[in-house]
Amino acid sequence: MPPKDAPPPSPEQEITRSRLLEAAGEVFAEHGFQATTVRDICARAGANVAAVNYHFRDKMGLYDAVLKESLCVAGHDDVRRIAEQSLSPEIALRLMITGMLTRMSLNLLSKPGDPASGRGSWHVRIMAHEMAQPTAGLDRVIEQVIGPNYALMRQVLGRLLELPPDHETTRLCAHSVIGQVVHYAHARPVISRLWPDLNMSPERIHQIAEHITSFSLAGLRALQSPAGSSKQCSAPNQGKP
Amino acid sequence: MPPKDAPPPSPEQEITRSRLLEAAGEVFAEHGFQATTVRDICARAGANVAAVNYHFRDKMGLYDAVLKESLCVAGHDDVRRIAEQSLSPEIALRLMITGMLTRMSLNLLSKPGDPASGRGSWHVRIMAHEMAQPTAGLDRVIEQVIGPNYALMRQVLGRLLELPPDHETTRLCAHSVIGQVVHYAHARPVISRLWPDLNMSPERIHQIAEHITSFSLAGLRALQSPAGSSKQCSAPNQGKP
Amino acid sequence: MPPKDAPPPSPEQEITRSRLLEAAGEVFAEHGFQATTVRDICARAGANVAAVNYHFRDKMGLYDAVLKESLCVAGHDDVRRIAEQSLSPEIALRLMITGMLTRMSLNLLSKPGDPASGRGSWHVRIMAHEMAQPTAGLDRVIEQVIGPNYALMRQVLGRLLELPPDHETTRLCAHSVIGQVVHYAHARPVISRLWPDLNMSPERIHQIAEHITSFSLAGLRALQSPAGSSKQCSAPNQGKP
Amino acid sequence: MPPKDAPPPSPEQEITRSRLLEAAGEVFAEHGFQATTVRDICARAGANVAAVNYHFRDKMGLYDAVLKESLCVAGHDDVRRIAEQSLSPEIALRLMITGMLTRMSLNLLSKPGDPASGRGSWHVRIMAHEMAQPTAGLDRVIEQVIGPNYALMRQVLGRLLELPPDHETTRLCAHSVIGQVVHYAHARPVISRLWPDLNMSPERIHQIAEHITSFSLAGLRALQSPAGSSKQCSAPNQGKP
DNA sequence: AATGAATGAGCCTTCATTCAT
DNA sequence: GATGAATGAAGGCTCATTCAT
Repeated sequence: MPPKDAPPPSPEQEITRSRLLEAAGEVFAEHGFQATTVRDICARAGANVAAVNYHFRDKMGLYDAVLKESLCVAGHDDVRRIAEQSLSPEIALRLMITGMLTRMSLNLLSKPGDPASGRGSWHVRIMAHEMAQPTAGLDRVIEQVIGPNYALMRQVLGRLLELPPDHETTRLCAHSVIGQVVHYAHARPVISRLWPDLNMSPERIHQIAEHITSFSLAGLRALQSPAGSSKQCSAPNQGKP
Repeated sequence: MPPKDAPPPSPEQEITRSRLLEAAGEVFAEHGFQATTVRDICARAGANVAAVNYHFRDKMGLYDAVLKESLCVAGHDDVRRIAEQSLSPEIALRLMITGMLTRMSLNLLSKPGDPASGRGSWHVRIMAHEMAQPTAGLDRVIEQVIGPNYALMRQVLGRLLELPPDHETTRLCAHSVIGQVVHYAHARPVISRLWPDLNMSPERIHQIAEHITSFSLAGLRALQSPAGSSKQCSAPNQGKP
Repeated sequence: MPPKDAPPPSPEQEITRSRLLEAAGEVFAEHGFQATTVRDICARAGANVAAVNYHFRDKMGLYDAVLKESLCVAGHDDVRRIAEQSLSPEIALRLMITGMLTRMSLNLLSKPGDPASGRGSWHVRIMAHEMAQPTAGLDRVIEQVIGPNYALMRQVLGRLLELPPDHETTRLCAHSVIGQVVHYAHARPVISRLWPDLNMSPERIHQIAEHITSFSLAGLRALQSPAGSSKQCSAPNQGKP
Repeated sequence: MPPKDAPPPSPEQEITRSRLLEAAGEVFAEHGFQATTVRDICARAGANVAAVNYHFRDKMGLYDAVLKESLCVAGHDDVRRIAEQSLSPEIALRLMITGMLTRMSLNLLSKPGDPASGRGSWHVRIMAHEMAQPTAGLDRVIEQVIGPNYALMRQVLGRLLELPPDHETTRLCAHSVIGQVVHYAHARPVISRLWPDLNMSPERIHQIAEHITSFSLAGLRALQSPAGSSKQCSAPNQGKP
């Protein structure tokens, strides 16, 4: 087992390790943890059947590694900017929605057989499998990625609603916003059948993001505490500049 | 294979068949198609190991049968009333949201070990698995259940938006509404971790339905064609130009 | 898994089960638990590779079954007669020694490749493996066979020594007697090389049994409590000088 | 393979070789040849996985080397003194029994995790494994260690019995003595369960040695040729009729 | 009609060994 | 000279499926 603690970062031919990781990402995304066979992964990576056990100890160890790498990909570029309250909550919300949708959709563009189509992709599809059948890895993802994002979303919405982030209404609104976004990922097999013309081009992604943003902002304003009702009606629309 | 086309409608001990179906529903819902073992199903049904192959030819045959039965259960009680335009679109929307959420949540309430908790349940969780890894059966479900529901929803929203049901804006709104609802089912493993206090009691379901309804109605009104802008403030919709 | 609780004793074709047991006995005796492969057993039994898992759940389950059957073979025919004090302790001791040696030697006569040579045999050789590397099964054997035999032996020796059965001297003597006997089984690979002419014919077994009996009786008499010294000569103390 | 015939006696880092040997001794003693993994040995020795193959060509090569070294350790300190007939046979016998038991018990005292507890130990336990499943190495051990000891024992007993060393009675007596001694090693897993209070402290070892000695001396005297019967009391020998 | 026994493919994993560096 | 990476052969076990009864 090489990864004792990995003080030597990596000599050279750990190319195998990365190829294994990449292949594993594809296959896990396609079939989920259970249905994925180590043999398939190794075949795609051009490695021996025992390579997984050597580099990752386990099939589960490999899955963990894939998930861990996936976490980095699920980056939070503008988290800083959003968390700081320098941005108006409307702008922050648009930023978050656009970011989530973009990251997810980019991943969804990956086509089977064309692994390079979505670089570091598959993490959304893996999450879909985790929804259907949670794994020990899910907890880590929630802790490191989803949880913080959820908290950030509630903070932004709380500012909009003038309610604390953990207020029930804030939570419901957070789920409303997030639900709209992730729907395009989770229900993809259904949506692609119900709306065949919907191709997730960048323009389309932008359109959807704008729709969700305005749709949600309107919904949020309707829930604002009456005290702040004066703030709306005038409501300078925040259409894309 | 006895029931080739079932000229004798059913002798008597085809009670086994139904018990098999019921057990299969539970197990498939819990583990998905792949991860489910025929032995588990047969054990729960108190049937022989070969019973599945005898009655349904295949593990897949059993899955198909489960899905087919699931369709009937996914009833559309008020479809008639909604489709007829006797109801105002606002009321119709509330009815649909409440219905979807109720059906889903009732199913989600089913607890392992207590199969009767969600009678004829599991169909939502099976759908979650289908999302992660579509099966041939998904097309049938879409065709017979989801598609009609989607069309109905678009019809109702179209009336609200004063737009045709297949207008892009109508579709986006339909996805916004549906996304909010199904989110509570599809993302259940995550939500239950992010919001542990959320128990899907009937009261809670009602609260969520009300929230989604008012949230969506506000969002919809903001997108209404400018002709109806008098109903709201200035809010020039920023739908696609 | 058939052996639910086995109320129906066995239909008919559980011939496979017994053939599996027999083959397992041979192979386990030859190679020990670890080094034995299920495939080898199944091949010898003319059964499928999965037969072991079907009938015995586990490789370990099969081993347990073999051990359990071995216990019955390790019969204690005259236990009753010996335990009842109707026999003089000298006779009882001779009986026990002869019995142990006979049972063990019969088993030792089984030759590889000739499985019928020692019917229900191999149990001694399995014990040899257990000595080298104890298994969970050893405890059961000790509890059910060895322990009672040990107690019986100590009872007989106690009567001879006029000491309680759990006196240290009684225990040491028991180990002396048992050690002499089992040596012919445990050290067989060595003995057969050191004394090639020693073939375990029935006559030879009788000779050895007689030798151990008289050798041990003399040793025991020398340790008898001084009160009974009239039975022996001066009884030179055997303490360290 | 560096040490083809070792013209350079040893560079310096052949410290690895000895550490490998030592670790191998422990592990082989604990698990036997088959069940021992090269990885375990190398890990304990702090060496590379390929070290065994490099230094000893084979896992079997390492085992051979361990056995060979074990021979030297199984020293025969007082062999000279015993072989010379300067000692009375009674004393010689006591010496041999004590020596055998001490060497064996010292080894048995070695505790897992404390490799230094029995310095150069494990050779007895390896022998136990060899009893269960002889290896090519056993012949060498017999030839170099056990055989000479056996001959020496028969010589001493022959003097006691006034019979030639290769007389059947002498051999039987030798096995009786040896059987008693090695029993404490070979049947250790059983004995430790049947007699939990028996801890092999030096005092206990001394007690056992004394017991075996006096027990055996009495047995031997009873078998002495009648010509020497004057040395003992009446001693109605119960030799074979 | 319906079952218990049996099957063979295949999966994950481990192990001793080799090879390029 | 010596090591980390990689290999391929098994091994135990599970599973969906079939067959004789």
